[in-house]
Amino acid sequence: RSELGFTIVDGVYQCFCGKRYRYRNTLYTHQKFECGKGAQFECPHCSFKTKRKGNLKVAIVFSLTDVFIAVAGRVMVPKKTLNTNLKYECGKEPQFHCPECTYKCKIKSRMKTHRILVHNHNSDLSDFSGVESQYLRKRKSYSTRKPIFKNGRYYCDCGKSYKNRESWYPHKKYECGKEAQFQCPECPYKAKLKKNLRTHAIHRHGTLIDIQQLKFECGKEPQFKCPHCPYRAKLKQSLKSHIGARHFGSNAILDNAKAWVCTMVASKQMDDYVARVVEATSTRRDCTRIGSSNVGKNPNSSVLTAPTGQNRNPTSSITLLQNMGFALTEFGEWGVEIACDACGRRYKHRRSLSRHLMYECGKEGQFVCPCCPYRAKHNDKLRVHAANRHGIPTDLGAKRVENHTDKKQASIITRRTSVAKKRYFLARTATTNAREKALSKRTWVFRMHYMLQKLQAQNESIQTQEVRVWKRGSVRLPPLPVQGKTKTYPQDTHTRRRSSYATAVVLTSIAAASTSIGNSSAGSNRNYLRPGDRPFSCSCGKTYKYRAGLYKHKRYECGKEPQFKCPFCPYRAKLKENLKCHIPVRHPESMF
DNA sequence: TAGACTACCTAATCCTGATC
DNA sequence: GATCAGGATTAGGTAGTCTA
Repeated sequence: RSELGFTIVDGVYQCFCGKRYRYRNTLYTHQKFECGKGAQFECPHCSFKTKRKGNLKVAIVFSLTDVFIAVAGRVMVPKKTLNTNLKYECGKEPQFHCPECTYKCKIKSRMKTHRILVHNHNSDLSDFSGVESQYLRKRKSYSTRKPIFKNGRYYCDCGKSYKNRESWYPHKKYECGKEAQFQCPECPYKAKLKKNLRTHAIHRHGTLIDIQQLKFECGKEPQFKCPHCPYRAKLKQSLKSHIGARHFGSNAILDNAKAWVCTMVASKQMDDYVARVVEATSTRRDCTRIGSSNVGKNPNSSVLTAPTGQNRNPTSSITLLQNMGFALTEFGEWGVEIACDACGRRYKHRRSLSRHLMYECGKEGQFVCPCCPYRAKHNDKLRVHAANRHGIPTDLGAKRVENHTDKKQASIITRRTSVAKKRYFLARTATTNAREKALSKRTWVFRMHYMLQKLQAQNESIQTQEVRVWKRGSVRLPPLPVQGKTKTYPQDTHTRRRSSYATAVVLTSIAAASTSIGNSSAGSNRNYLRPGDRPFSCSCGKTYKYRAGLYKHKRYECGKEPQFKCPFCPYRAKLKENLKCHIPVRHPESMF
């Protein structure tokens, strides 16, 4: 057994390290490259290592060069270019600092692209190198407080961007520059986000972690306990808000606090309460607040008085009450959920129902876009729409329709909007061109096509007949120009071999070119001139670290409709695993 | 044995509702 | 209105499976 290095248990090959494999050759791979060994495949230009040869980054990124010279099936790269790339990029810290954010990069042209894409900057690129300036430090202090809103996205000062402001908060709070802090109680795994820890616990351990417990793991338990339910608050103000929202129908009075007290609903008895509500359906409730700041405010107005004039039919007060969602909770209290009597939507807070009645229920969107027919029910949605679709500053979009009845105001808005639109379209044109240029310049496919064009333009010295890269099943492959010998490859062989073979043709050519250059990095048996961050690129512009990612993208995602249909609802997923995730969540009954 | 294919796990993002 | 929290979903990375 010691000679073999494995055992066979129940027809499964088991390594002495404990790993089990169904196939002998998988065990062979494990023992040769993985078992007890570190990552053997190392990038020649950076610290990246991997245990799988196929996972090693294969990249050809020549950021500064525009010149490829192809001779006799080999790719020649100007020595100066290669040296420049190695000088500034390989193993070096980024030398170029963006003055408007904390983004750093190694290549000046990348900084230019960054400033065009992120900051809409197309000039004054002279002063962003060198050490961090006073201006940059000042800018940093600003950007740590709020996200930078550009081009319809919220940018963190670390360079990450989010479509919604809400997505920026957890990033800033838990992720940006911080270590993972949510420790799995059953294994060493740590997550930066609580939700990811919960997902991990479900998948790995089959347990459900109470996220609410995690909320208080900073060591402080909520001190203020609600007298009517198990709710606890950290701040007294929060408890007051809670009681006002959840238990407004009860005699909820905080000792020495300025709480809401409804003079008509002082009893907890159901019959009494219903009777009083019946009386109150036709008249505004008489509520007062014990306190100083908001005297006269009616805490129940959104529940009982807001529906008036909205084509509601409060004929049956009890029905109305029930439709509003009033019911005894397990704690014997009223008002846990409040329902809209028109559409039935239920809310836990009066504030939500109030918003619903004011802006949503049975109404068209009151917030109209000044540039297109779009109407939103919430001003923030219009703000996002205006920013995303028209590049209009956020304050221009958030105008309610009635505001436009004022012609003078409307003309001002229109004039400002047209200026903003002009600026936006100019910026977008510049940005789109820059983005396309930047994308096409950095993609591996583009480089290969460019190289092959050069190859075809110099027919007299090209031995290869026809090479197309990365298009499986549509190529006729040339002989592989291995150094010293020529490996012939049968034509019309299985298509799975073709892409890899075409890749091998190019890589071997480039390796030969690297050797011929005589650079310090060359001379060894290397297939890689330079590492690319994400070497596998799709023609749509997406890039991937691993070939498997590109494969999955091309087969299931790129330009294709979702193929995996849920048998229980109209949902369709592009990836099978996403459908597998959808079914237990949305159709748990189907699991039994 | 290399490489294509795929399952699993995890990270990240969008969206909505609740809370501050 | 701003901020927070969580559900649903999408997609990337790693490694197991399988085939030529």
